[in-house]
Amino acid sequence: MNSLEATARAQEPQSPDVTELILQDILAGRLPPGTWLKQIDLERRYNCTRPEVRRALDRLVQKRLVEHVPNRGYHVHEQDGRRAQEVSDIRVILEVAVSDRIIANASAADIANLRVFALRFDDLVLNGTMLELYEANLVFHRHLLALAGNQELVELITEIRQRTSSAPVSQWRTRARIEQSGREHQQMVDAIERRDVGHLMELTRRHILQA
Amino acid sequence: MNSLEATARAQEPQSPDVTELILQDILAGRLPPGTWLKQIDLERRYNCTRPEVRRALDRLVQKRLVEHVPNRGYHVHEQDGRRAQEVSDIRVILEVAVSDRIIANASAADIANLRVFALRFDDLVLNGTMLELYEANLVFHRHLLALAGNQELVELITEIRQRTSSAPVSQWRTRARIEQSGREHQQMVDAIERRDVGHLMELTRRHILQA
DNA sequence: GGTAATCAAATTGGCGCCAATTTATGATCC
DNA sequence: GGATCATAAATTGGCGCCAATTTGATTACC
Repeated sequence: MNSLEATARAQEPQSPDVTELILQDILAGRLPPGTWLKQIDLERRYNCTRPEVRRALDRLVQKRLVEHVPNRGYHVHEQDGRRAQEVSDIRVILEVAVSDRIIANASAADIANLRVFALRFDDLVLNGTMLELYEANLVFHRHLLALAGNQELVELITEIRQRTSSAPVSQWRTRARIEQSGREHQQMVDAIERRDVGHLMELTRRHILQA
Repeated sequence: MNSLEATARAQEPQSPDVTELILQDILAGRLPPGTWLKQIDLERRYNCTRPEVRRALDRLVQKRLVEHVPNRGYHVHEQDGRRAQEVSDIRVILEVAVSDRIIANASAADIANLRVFALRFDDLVLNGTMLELYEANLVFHRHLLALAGNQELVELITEIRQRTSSAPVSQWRTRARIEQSGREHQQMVDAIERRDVGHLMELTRRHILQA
């Protein structure tokens, strides 16, 4: 009956940040869209106090990951197809637009770094959890974007990615698709090394839209 | 000594939302960058309770408008030149990129609407406060962007605009610059009516960068 | 037997108190 | 006379209690 209790983990001595913990669980799919987040359950699950839970819930509402119904409670935001589409749309515009800057700024060391992150993703396809994979993917894209020389852009895209993908696990449906993503990462780094702006733009566009 | 007490307003019977009130005061320049936001002062100023103040402060920290120093307090975020530059940069990329969609979707009624909002801005240049002007400008740009058919994009740009401009008043330094902005609004609507994508893109770019 | 109203259990959410930390003040010592 | 240390005031921030609202169940009624 109570899905929260069922997934309860071993009590950790000190909680780093409750907001982050709940966020991780939503992203990992352990708290599926629609789940009601009762304060008492969260209190016990993360071994924290009532005000901490409330602050975390309020922050997640601000992030649009959780919905609040007055006097009813908080529940994980339902996946919105339109919104996901629109966010992808925004990502394509931004990331394609800065392709030339990425290529202009990328040093040999930067390219080597990107290869490391791309390889790490490929490695986790075989030996890793979905959440690890998701985060490795995020790291690769963050470092790629950082080369554009606009820190705000990196933060912004990181934010809107979380905003929609309530259960990022469901994004990559098949293993074939995941492996394809890994190959595309490699191809993007290749394009950067060849200083081929046009190809990087096209790769980026396809990579985001089919994710 | 206490700038908050000095600006204290008449007590309103019921506070709609404290977060919004503080936000307005920061945007209006009544709480300049660097100001320390003591909880007791805010409590009295907005005639609300301690937890309400704390929730509002936490939300404003999430919005990056207020900075939090543990065990020291909260203060209005200092204007960051680099960040403002980066946000303008992002705006240019996005708004220029959707110029074609705006023109494709704009009906005669939409164009008439935009003219109304542009005229309202011009009117407030003469008979209006800085805050009213700021909001009229926001309304024009929101409706313009809405024509691109991407609701998330509208919300996103509204968010990042607030995020940087701690004191939007200081954005338009001279009256000449404000009047120029008004003329540019008109020119943008003209370009839409003429279905001149290239011109709208160039106007948009210049309008944002010199703001 | 089904439906509606009433009552009890549970949950949300507002509010204030008190401890911990920091800052300002004043006294003492060099 | 200036600097340093100790003390007191002020501010932050954690925590729990209790009222208001809602949900679910039991009972009475049609």
